[in-house]
Amino acid sequence: MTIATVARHAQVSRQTVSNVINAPQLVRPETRQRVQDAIVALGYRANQAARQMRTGRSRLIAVRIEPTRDGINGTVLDRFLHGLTETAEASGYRVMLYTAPDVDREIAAYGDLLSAYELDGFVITGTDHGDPRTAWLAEREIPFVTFGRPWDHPHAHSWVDVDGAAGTAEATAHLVTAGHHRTGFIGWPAGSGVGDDRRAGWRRALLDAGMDPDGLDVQTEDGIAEGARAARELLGRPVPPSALVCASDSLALGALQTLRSAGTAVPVIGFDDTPVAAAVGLSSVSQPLGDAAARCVDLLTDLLDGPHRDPRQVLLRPALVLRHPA
Amino acid sequence: MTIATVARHAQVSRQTVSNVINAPQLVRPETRQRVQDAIVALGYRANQAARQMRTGRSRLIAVRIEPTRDGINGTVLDRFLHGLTETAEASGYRVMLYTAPDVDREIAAYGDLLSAYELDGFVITGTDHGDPRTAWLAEREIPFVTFGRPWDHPHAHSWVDVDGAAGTAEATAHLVTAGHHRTGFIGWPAGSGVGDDRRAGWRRALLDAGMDPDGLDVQTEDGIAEGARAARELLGRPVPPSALVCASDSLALGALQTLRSAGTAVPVIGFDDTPVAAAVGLSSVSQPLGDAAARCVDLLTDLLDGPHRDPRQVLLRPALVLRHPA
DNA sequence: TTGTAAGCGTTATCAA
DNA sequence: TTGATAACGCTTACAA
Repeated sequence: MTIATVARHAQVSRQTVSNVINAPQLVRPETRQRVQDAIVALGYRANQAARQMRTGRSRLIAVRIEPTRDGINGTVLDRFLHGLTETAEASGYRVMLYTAPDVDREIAAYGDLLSAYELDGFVITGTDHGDPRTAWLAEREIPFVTFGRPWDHPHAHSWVDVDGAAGTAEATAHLVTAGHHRTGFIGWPAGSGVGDDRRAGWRRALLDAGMDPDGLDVQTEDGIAEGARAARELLGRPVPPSALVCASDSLALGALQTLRSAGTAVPVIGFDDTPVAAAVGLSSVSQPLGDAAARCVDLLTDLLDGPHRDPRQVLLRPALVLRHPA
Repeated sequence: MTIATVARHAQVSRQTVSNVINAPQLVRPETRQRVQDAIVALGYRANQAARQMRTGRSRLIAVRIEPTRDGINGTVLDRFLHGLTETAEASGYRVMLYTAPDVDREIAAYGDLLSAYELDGFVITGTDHGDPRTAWLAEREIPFVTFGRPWDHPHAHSWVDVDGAAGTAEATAHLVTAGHHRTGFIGWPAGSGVGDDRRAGWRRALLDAGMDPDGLDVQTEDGIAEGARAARELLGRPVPPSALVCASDSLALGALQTLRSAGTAVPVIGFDDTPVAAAVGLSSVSQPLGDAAARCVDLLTDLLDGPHRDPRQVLLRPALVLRHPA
C-alpha cells in the first residue's frame, strides 16, 4: 500500500495525501479529514526509505552497545538503552545499535552508518578527556549528544551528565551527619573526568564540614579485589577511617568484604546502585538513567528538528539510596 | 557520492558498478577490478534507502529491549544484545531496537516496524506457552527466530535455546558427587516452560543417581525475599536438604542469606551466572549468551538469504561455574 | 486548494 | 559483457 492507494481511497491526488501528512495547514479541513480517515481505514504508514531518499533524513539515531565490562557496572547501559529507545519512539525516531572494539573502529563505523543509512545523529556514551570521537563528529557537523561531559570544554557540544560530585558529597554528608568524623574514599587513579569528579565531591563535603580529607583516600583501578585491597590499606593506617564512600559499587563491594571479615562496623556507600548493591544491601548513589536517556533524546531532537540548534547541557542530580546490609 | 560518481571514475556505466557489487560474476575481471579500485578510492558505500526501495529489503532486524525487571536476571539481555549486534554486523545486517509495555502493543509495533521500515526479520526473546507474537508473525510469514523454545510445538519455527534442564542436572549431579544425599530445589510455580524445564533437570539427576526427589522442592515466585523464605521452609522440614539448586540467581541469593544467618553449611547453586553471583561467590549455571545471539542471527539470515528456508533449532548447553562464597 | 512533474540512488529488465 | 531505461514511494517546486 502506498500513498497512491490512500489517494484513490480518499478521491484526491497523491500530492494532497502527502500534504495532509507533511503540511496539513495547506489542505482544506474537509479534504484533510477525508484523507485522514482513509489513512486510518487502510492502516497506511509512510515508507521511511522513500521518504528518506527524498528528504535525506532517516529518523534513525545510533547508539553503541559496549561489550559488557566487569558486569557489575556494565548493567548501567541496559536501563539507559531502554530509556533511549522509549523516548526516541515517542519523538518519531528509532534507535540503531552498533558495536566497535576500539575508538578507531568506532569512528570507522560512523562513516559506514552515515553513508549507508544516513543516520540523523549519535548518542555517545562514556566520553573522556580529548575524545577523538566527538572531535570527528563535530568536525563534520554531525549532530550528536554525549552522555558524559566533555571535561576539557564544558560548552563544546550538547551533553547530559549526572553530577557525580553531588552524589559523593551527599553520601559523605550523610555519613558525617551520622557522626562519622573520619569518612574515607576509595576512588580511581587521578586523570579520568568521572573519577576525579566523584573524589572532588567527597573532598568538598568533608571540607564543608570542617574536616580534613588528607590521608583518608586511596587510588586504585576498579574491581572487587582492588576495593578489598584498598580497604585493607586504609584500615591499616595509623588513624583509620570510620566510614567509606567509594567511586563504584565494585570497589564498595570489595571494601565490604574486607570490613566484614575484619569484623569492623564501618559503613560503606557505593556508586551506581547496581543490582548487586540492591542484592547485598549496599547503600549506593543512584543515577537517574531513564531521565538521562530521555534528555539525551530531547537534546538530540532539538539539534535535529529544533528551531534553535545551539548546544545545550543538562546536569542531573543522582539520589542516595540507603540500605542495611543483610 | 553515488553509484554514478563511481561509474564516472571507473569509466563505466552505472549499471556495471551495480553489477560489480551485486553480481560480480557478470563483469569481466579487468572491468571489475577497475570498478572496485574506484569504490575503494572514493570510499563509496551503497545507500541503503535506495537499495531498499528497489529490493524491498532493509537489512535491518528488530529486537525488543525490555524494561529492566528485577535487575539481577535482567542483565542477561545486555550480553545477548551485544552478541546479536556483533554477529548481525558481520552478516551485513543492523539491529534496530523497539520497546513495548505489553504483548498487544508489541504486536502493534511489528506493524509499524514492518510497514515503515520494512524490517527483514525479528528476534523474539522470552517466549512462553502459546505466544501470540509468534503466531502473528508466522501467520504473515514474517521471518523470525526466538531465543527460547516454543514449548507447545517444538518444530513450529526456528529457535535457539539453552538447555536449562541440562544445567540444573549438571549442578545437581555435581552436588550428588560431592556427597550430598539430599539435594533440594527452589523453583518457580509450575506452568512456565523455562521453570518446568529447570526443575525437570534437577529431578532427573536425582532419579539417575537413585535418589528420591519427593519433598525436596519448593515452588515460589522469583525474587531474593522469596528465595530466602523458600529456603527457610525447606530447612524447617523434618528431613531438610543438605544442598540446594535454584532456578535463578535471585532465588539462590535469598537462599544464601537464610543459610548464612542459620549458620548452616549448605551449598547453593544458582542459575544465569549474573554479575551478582560472581560478586558474592555464588556458583551458578552460565548461559552462553554470546553464542546464543550469534546462532539467532545465523538462523535468521538463513531464513532471509539461505537457499533452504526451513526452520532450524539450536539447543545450547550451559556451563556450571563453581565458586567459593566469600 | 489541488494536481502535475521531476528526482532522490538503486537494481531489474532488456537490448546492444 | 556492457549500457540504456524504467521503476520502487515519496516530497518539493511549480502550475492550474
